[in-house]
Amino acid sequence: MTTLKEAKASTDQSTATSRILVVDDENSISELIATSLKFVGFDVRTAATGAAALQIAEEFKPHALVLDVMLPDQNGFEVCRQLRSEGHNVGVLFLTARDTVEDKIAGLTIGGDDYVTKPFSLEELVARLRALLRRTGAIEVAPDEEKIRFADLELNEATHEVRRAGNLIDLSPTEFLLLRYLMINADRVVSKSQILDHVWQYDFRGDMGIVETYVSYLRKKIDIYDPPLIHTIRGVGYRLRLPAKK
Amino acid sequence: MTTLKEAKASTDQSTATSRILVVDDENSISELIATSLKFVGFDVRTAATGAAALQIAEEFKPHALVLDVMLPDQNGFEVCRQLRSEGHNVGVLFLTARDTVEDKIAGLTIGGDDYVTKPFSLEELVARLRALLRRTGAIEVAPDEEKIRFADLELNEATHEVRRAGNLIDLSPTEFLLLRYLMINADRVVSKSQILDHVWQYDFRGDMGIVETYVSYLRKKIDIYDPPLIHTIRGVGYRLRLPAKK
DNA sequence: CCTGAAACTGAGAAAATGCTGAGAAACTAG
DNA sequence: CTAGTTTCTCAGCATTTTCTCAGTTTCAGG
Repeated sequence: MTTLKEAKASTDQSTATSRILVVDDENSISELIATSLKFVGFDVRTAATGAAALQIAEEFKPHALVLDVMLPDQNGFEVCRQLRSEGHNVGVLFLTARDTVEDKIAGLTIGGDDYVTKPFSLEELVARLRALLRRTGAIEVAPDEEKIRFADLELNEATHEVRRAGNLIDLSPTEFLLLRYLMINADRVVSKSQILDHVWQYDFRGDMGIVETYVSYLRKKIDIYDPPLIHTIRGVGYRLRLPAKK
Repeated sequence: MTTLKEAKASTDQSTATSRILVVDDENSISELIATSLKFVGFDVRTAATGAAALQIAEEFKPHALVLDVMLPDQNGFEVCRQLRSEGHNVGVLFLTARDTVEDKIAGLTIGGDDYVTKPFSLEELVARLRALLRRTGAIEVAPDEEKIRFADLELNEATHEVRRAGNLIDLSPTEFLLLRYLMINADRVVSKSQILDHVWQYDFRGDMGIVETYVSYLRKKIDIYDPPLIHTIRGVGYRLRLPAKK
């Protein structure tokens, strides 16, 4: 059984060395992404145009790109093509507007590349990026590490299965993302606004009551078993932990 | 970007590292194919002209070629002929435009060669290429690897036969490819866009509703038997699996 | 033990997602 | 050319999921 410390260490370690280049002309977006990726341990640079991206890639040698398909000077595919023809073997995570979809996107995920439609949630972006790095061999991941564990909780990213004490638990997509976020931050306190920022799409304009609602849903599904794992830290946030040790 | 790790990650087990030379003057096409083949574990080089192809083949010694029949400097058959006359014993997978006369190709393809018409689906291309390598003896394939199995489902690549619990099931070409893709990724969740990218032709511009329709067709043919194997993970994708344990 | 703020939760409206049948369009084999 | 497949679009229906809201409970500080 993987302990909490191990789980945390593994997720942190696996990303520690990867260099990511974020390319988006909207400054607020690239900042948002960059900050978030830095926080989880990536080495990040940003660029606002395709030309700049190519230039930076030259010396930065990123392991992966987060690349908006719509850039001021040229489109993302073109940037990607040029990079590859220059011998940069990088995986690319494309960002696309929801209405741009289906039109040009088909055929993107073939090479191990992937795409995320705006607006996305940071949790989703990071999860996809990790999966991409794993596929492209940029980071070492043992096969069974597709599972995140905490106590008798087990979350499998490949099969999307969640089990507690071996019992299969059925979660909606948002519940799944929320639990995943809590598990990644196991034993740490996460505030409701942190949760909102990571689990919900970045343009969500509701209040934090939704987080309480979903925590409630989650508890009814995973904390009907003993001991309860999701704990409220009043006035601060939530924390996934085993019963107090001392 | 080309490592064994990828091959493992892609869940395609049977791919030994064969060298493939892709020859097409349209850069986007050769990129697409190259990326895709690298992803499933091949060692790939590209060339844009017949002359370049001959030159690269000299030192690269490919096990097989993916060769557009229409090249700027000379036609694909000519390239093929020259290669062979120089003693290169390689299988060739020709790429042809849809309007090209089939008889002509059939006549010109010798031995274990094969052809695929543009636009093709990547699943199809890879499957054909594997079959070709197998025939020309470039890779070792245990006889039982011609069949993919999952539970009481059996899919034979060579004969295109599909059986469930021994019963022969008649599938249309697209249904076959879809089932094959699901079986290759057995037990993992595959999203509708992943399916679209791999099973449908690369220029398909419709929406993902088509995937739902074909999943529905497949279910009516293979899941009339118990237990059902195709499961929907709402908001995520599909997954081929045996009944959940508990 | 009181009290106000914070958190919990059930109910239900609104939105999204997925399934399927019907039928049009494209293709294939005689 | 015709008949039968196969592919693809679409729209109605059934669920599931998301989100809001308000009444209730919990909690910490006085």
